[in-house]
Amino acid sequence: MARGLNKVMLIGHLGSDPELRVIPSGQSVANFTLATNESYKDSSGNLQERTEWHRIVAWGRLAEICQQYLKKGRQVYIEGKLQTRSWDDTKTGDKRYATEIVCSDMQMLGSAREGGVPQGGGNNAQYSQSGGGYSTPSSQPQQGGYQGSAASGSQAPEPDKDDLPF
Amino acid sequence: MARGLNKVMLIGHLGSDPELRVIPSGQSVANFTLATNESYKDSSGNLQERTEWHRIVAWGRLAEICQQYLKKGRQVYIEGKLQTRSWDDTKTGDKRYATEIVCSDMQMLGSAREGGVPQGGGNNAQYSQSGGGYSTPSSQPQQGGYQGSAASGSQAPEPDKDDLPF
Amino acid sequence: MARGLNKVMLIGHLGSDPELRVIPSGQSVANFTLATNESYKDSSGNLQERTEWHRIVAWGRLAEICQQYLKKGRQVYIEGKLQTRSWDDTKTGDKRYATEIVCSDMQMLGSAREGGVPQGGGNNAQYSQSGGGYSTPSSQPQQGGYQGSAASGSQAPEPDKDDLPF
Amino acid sequence: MARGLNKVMLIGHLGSDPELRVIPSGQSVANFTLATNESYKDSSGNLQERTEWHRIVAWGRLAEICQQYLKKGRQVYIEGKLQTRSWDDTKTGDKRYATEIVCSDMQMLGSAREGGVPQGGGNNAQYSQSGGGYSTPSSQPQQGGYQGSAASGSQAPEPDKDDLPF
DNA sequence: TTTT
DNA sequence: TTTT
Repeated sequence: MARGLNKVMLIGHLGSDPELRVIPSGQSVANFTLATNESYKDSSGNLQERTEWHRIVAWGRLAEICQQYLKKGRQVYIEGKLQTRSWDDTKTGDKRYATEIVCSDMQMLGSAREGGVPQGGGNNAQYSQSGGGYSTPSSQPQQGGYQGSAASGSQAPEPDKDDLPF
Repeated sequence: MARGLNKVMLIGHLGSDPELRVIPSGQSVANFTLATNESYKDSSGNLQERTEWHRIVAWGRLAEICQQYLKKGRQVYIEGKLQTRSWDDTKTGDKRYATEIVCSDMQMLGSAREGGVPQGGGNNAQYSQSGGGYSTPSSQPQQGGYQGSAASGSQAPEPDKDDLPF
Repeated sequence: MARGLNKVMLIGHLGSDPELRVIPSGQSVANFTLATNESYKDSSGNLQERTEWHRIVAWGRLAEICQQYLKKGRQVYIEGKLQTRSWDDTKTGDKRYATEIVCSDMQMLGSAREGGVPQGGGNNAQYSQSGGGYSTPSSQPQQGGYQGSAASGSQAPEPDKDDLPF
Repeated sequence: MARGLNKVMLIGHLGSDPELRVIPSGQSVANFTLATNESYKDSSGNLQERTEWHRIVAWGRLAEICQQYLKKGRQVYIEGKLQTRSWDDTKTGDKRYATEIVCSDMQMLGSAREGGVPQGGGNNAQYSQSGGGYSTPSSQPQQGGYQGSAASGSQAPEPDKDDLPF
């Protein structure tokens, strides 16, 4: 009883704006995809890059923060746990599975000038599901400026529909 | 380019003995499942337990060590990265996905008296895919087997379709 | 503002029984040392072992659990953050520093048969400072003690000067 | 034997430019400090910020990369292990200790426009001590531009001599 | 000062 | 399918 570690830590870029839903119980849920890039040398010694796509889900207050502050292209640190949901495929009767990272901590990386800027807001949010909660500095006035400039930086992965495992 | 973090850390118990295969290229692959347990209080305040199952895959020398030293029930620490494979479901034409943890570090936890002791061997192995590699104390002779066969390709080959999730 | 990651994850064995103190504010504090072992090959190819000692500090309810369940020799997983305290060395006037891991999560590894079993109690505790908190299976009665006293301040108070490093 | 986990993961800003030395054996060593920020609410409910300073040491190729690409103020992800060195204080005869993070993986966060830009080079380096090694994209010409502009971003902590535990 |  |  009561033992086990199930931890995931990711640094990557959002492949999509977070989608926020409110489920019947009143709970907020946000979903988005995150790309982590890895480079390696292939057998010929050439530098290759592989992108791995992750499906992130956040709940409650953290869901709302993700929806408010994160945008496609933004670089973030995500901490959470693995969870595999299953359901019956009505077409085939097979059991099907989807693995997600249930987010418990999120941090925006880079500065406000970077990709994925929220409309009209400051950024640089940090949130941990447990404990301190979230806060934006109130004594630091928003300098405005980059509303609508949500340019996906060059680092931001451009998710291709056919490449996305979701 | 060249940035990103994709890390998974698990402590749990093996749900099955590792299965070792050698793929046509000569690479060894081991697969096993790992259960991580989490307890929480439900809305009525009753203690509940949830088990999450993870699909672990190890390559090369590490695969062989897993197969030799790990047994169903054994408690281990696993470090690795998330990887989602996809294939076309021939029955439906749908794209299907399976997420695995590609293991890069493994440590046996607890002592030799604990579950999952290999027949006739010592245990308490530790291995890291990168760098130092694996070693058994020299006073503890190997029971023979795969010395010298530890071919470790630079990149994981394509796992075949029979490797359905769970 | 409000960004940063400061995380430590250790698996090792206690070098000493935890020492529990109650500071004037009423907060419980537990201190113990943890050894993590690493093996490597030296330049001559001989297997060497290096032990690193860590100073762990736990607060509040977690401190009490550590004191109750952990014993010298017990294998544990520790998660926490780095904190360096400083004070003036009265002998020399120099500033001195001690780095500790402030524990936020602890898990006992291995089974009850293993080293460091508390006298007369069950074991296999897991605790996370944030969220769910700690619980023993209800069928396993507590041997009395600190129910209800689990005061857990939001911030760690100032540890006193006698807490010299090691 | 051969068991244990000693892992540190940090996201923070450099408090100083890395200093590179070559030790008599020919090995390169880089040292720098890293600030991780944490915000919390004090007992009065006011938002407080605490900065923790870490002493980072990198060896070999990674040391050279740190020296080349990192500058004061730059945001990075650091992975490594804890190591406490000790020596005898000749003034007092006391044993003294210093804890460092021996870096095994480093990633620059944010974009090239951010603080800590190397003179005349591109950035966005990633390096892991083990395995793949380091590489800069060669097919992506340097766009020049920000040489000498190593402005510490607003996020960059201004290390105060008296605050620095090193 | 731990552990194997 | 694990463990306590």
